[in-house]
Amino acid sequence: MKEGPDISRIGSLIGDPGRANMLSALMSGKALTAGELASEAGVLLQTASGHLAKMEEGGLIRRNRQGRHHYFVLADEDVARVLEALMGLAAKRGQLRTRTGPRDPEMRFARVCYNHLAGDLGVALFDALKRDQALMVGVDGLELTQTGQQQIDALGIHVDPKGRAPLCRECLDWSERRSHLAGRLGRAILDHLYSEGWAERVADSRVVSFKPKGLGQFKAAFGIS
Amino acid sequence: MKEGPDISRIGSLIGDPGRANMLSALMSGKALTAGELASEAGVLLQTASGHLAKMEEGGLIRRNRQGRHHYFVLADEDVARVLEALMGLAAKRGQLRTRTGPRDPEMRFARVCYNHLAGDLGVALFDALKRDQALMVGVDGLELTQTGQQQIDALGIHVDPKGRAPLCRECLDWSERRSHLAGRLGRAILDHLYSEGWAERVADSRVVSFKPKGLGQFKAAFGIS
DNA sequence: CAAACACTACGGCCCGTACCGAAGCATTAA
DNA sequence: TTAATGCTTCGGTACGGGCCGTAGTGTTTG
Repeated sequence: MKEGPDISRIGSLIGDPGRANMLSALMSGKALTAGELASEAGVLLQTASGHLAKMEEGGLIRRNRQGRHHYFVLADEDVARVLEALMGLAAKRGQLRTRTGPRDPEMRFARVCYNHLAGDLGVALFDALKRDQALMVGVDGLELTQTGQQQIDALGIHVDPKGRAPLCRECLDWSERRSHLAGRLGRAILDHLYSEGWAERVADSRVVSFKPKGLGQFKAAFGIS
Repeated sequence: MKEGPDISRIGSLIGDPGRANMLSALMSGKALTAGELASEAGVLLQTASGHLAKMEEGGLIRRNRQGRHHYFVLADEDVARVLEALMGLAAKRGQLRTRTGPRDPEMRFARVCYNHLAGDLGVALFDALKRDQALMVGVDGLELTQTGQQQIDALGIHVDPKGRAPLCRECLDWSERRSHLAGRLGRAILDHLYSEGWAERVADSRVVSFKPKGLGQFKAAFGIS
């Protein structure tokens, strides 16, 4: 038969543990160098270089040369969503790492998913926006309502009204197994968390660390209980 | 580092071309025997048997023994959604099969996605339901409104109001790159197409073949232009 | 009962590829 | 210019896994 697109190429790219670790690290949304990704994968630089070339060729990641450093990022949000969905399957199948990460609970509470907020708080944010009718389903997918626009304006969150990427998008959260908010709005809200000082990134991790006061302010801003 | 679930196991399962072909075939929602899947993958039965054991072990497929036949199906809808999402990535990356399938246009027009309708018509159906406010976003995801319930009641579509699987769910369509309807409601509507004789399955394919009259009736029923 | 059928299990071959050592480029620092 | 850094490329090794031939198990048919 052989109908439809060929998924085996992408599958085999993700199928190597080293490359999978690199991709997981890139889910932090940060641009990482080949060296950093090599240590992430637990291989020497030469080996990592080969992996990265393959993933670039396969369209999973993009490369930015800056001086003698090569910075890598995920190619686009579509890749991030597929990875998050795969993590959902893997988690459900109980294929957690034998040595579960030390920051696992923090990851589940709040983490970065490419460029937006995920985890318990990410899902709670999404639920609150839907509850307040800030988001509604239009023909072209999820749309920001006038109410929602007013809400984020009031908070001082600025999101470019135009742009090629979708404004709102759902992304299935692997730890909660429910959707959180992605798209340009999702990115803008995460940026806001940082710029307001409510939260900050944890080095070498996808974890988003909320400050006690910041967590309260965040919850109050969006009406999260 | 090594945070989060291990996606490499699932990736490597999908990464083999033979196994990927088997999974694509299972996206038709039909239960296929080991022999059928072997010819699908282009390998001998012994080889296919090994692949199937691995995919069963990995939780991607389930097995039903009936007499001397072993029937295989995708493990659940989550697997189907990940596969469809992967196809979306692969199609976008231009990694279509070198020898594009003979029924490619028909696949893009109307096909089965595990147990619901996908392709051009699938997306149009989803859009029409949203336009008519038959579906709306609730806190727990997509919900069937009272209007929507009346609409499908009037059409004689029966969907079990309770059930563990979600009633409505979005599924990203690989050919249209937009969502279509999945979940128990999506399944019920596809079943309705068959039972009303509006369309029928094409053997050995995911293609849904509409009869001329049936296509008109389907479009009229849901207000698709 | 034997024969045909559908599939699984085992063993050996072989190709693909991950891995690392060594060497080569490019960029930055001294 | 020389040295150090970050990365790529090449070459060779080794291991894993896909593949098929053969054999074995369970089921249906005659």
